[in-house]
This record gives sequence, structure tokens and C-alpha cells, in this order.
Amino acid sequence: MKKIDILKKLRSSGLRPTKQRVEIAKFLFEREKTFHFTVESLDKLLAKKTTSKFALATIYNTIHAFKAAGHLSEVEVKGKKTYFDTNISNHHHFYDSENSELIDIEANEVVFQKLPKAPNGKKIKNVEVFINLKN
Amino acid sequence: MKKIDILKKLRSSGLRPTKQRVEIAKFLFEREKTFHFTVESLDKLLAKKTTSKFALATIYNTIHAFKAAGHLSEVEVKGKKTYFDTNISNHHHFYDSENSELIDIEANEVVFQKLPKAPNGKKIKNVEVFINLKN
DNA sequence: AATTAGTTTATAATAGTTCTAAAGTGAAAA
DNA sequence: TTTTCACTTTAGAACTATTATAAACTAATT
Ligand SMILES: [Mn+2]
Ligand SMILES: [Mn+2]
Ligand SMILES: [Zn+2]
Ligand SMILES: [Zn+2]
Repeated sequence: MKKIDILKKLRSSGLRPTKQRVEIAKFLFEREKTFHFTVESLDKLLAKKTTSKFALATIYNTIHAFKAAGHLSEVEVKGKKTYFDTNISNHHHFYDSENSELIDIEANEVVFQKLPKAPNGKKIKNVEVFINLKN
Repeated sequence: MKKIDILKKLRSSGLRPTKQRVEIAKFLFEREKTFHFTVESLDKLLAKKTTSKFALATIYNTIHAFKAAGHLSEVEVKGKKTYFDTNISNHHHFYDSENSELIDIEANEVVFQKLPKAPNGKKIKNVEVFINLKN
């Protein structure tokens, strides 16, 4: 993803391409593979990889803006920190608790032979599979 | 589960059957169906259903002791509160975000036709399925 | 250039949880 | 029984992740 696309992506989501948003967006989205992170880990990586300074609140604001715009998804992981995911497609995860690492599983890698039907009056919104790993 | 069983359960886990632990254990384990709760919800229910008073720290202590003893499991749910579960068997969940309610799915209700194999050097510890509901 | 609505920032506030250390209690020993 | 002491409860402080606040700044429009 090129710089021009980053700008388009922000603009089309109603987000002004500010210095911080562009830097964060480049860091998050100009990569081949899915990136899973917490705000804390992102903060450290940005400090290491860029010259700009980012208030923590700005990182939170920006991440939430990206999430609201559909550019990021949130993944629920054991522990109190919130994880975000640059893969916004419907997919599943391995979780390696040794190093708190999430690994993507594409949706078509999981097929069900049997699934319960939703309780009365409810419908299934989506199904998430979590595969916990050990060594 | 009778009172004598509660006492046995506590003793066999190295937990002294104090007034608070017995009351909490009776409240949690003397029931037919699985009970999912947060510390906050448990606190409110105990206040309503018992005459004793419980410091929040005692509820946390007790729940963690039960969890460490294998009498409770923890379920990861979106949001910042930790959920606990009286069902300690391997099982799955529906999650109804309308009312933040978890519903058990027994392990045999879910059968996989295809599952990815663990990454190199890793093994699968367990698989958790989360079915999010909508109306 | 002037305006203004949106953004960043430092800092305060909040929420859930864990820690602390003093007072209380259960159960083994005397 | 009474004594003893490790374990437990408790109120409140501390902690951690996150969100709110409001002043200073900036991008885009005029
Ligand atoms: Mn979590
Ligand atoms: Mn959670
Ligand atoms: Zn992912
Ligand atoms: Zn359950």
C-alpha cells in the first residue's frame, strides 16, 4: 500500500490525514502480512521506528478512528490489554500464550461438520474460533 | 451439591471452609445449570441473596482460589470485565451482546470437518468456539 | 491571510483489579 | 478447653489500561 492509498483511505473514512494518522497508518497498513498489536506495543514500535512523537491519547484516538472506519478490528485475548488486528476479514486465530502472539487462520481453514443452532429468537452474527497453543 | 460436599470440595482444595467461602461456594455450586458471572454481578447477587457482607477483595480472593483449585474457569469476553464459569469442562459459548450473556455449548455440539494444524514446534492445547448472537 | 472545525497533547479521571497490613478466625497443639 | 499461629477477611491504597478534558495546535476552507 502506497502513500497515496493511505491518504485516500483516510480521506474516504472522513479522517483528516494528519501527520500522526499518516505515520500510524503507514506503519500499520504498509505491510504484507496481518499485524496484531496492543496500544502499548504499537506505542513502543512507533517510538523505535519513527522520529515523531505520539501522545498515548493520540494513539488511542487514531486506533479507535481506524476501527470505527473499518480499517482495524479488535480481537479478544486473555489478559487485560486490548488487541487490534489489521486483518478485517472474518477469520480465526491461533493464540500462543508463551509469547502472547496471535496468528491468523483464514476463514476457509476452518469447516464445521456440526454447529448448534442459535437459541430461540436469536441469530448467529458470526463464529470465532480460537486455537490455544502450547509447546 | 449438598453442604457436606461443599466442605469436602473446599478442604480437598486446601481451602479452609470459612464463612465467606462456604457461602460463596453454596451460591455458585449448588445449582443445576452452569453459572456465568463477573465479580461485580456476583457481588450484587450475594448482597441480594445472603445476609452476610463480603468485602470485594474477599470475593476476588475466593474466586481466584476456586479457579486455582479448578472449581471455576475463566471465559474471555469482549469488554473489560472478567467472566467466570462454573462449567469447568471443555466447552464453547454463545455470546449474546444484547444482554452480555454467555450460554454454554457442550463440546459435542461442535464438530470440525477441517481445522488447521498447529504452527511448527507448537501443539494445540484446546479449541474454543465463540458464537456471537444478534436478534 | 483569516477563520474554523477538527486534532493533538498533557494531564486528570475512571474502572476493574490487585496489593497491603491490620484485625479477625479456624483448627491444631497443649 | 485454652492457647497459639497460620490463614483469612477487610477497608482502603495502589495499580493498570483506558477514556475524558480542555487548552494549544493545525488542516482545510474562505
Ligand atoms: Mn482481554
Ligand atoms: Mn475481556
Ligand atoms: Zn487476525
Ligand atoms: Zn460456560
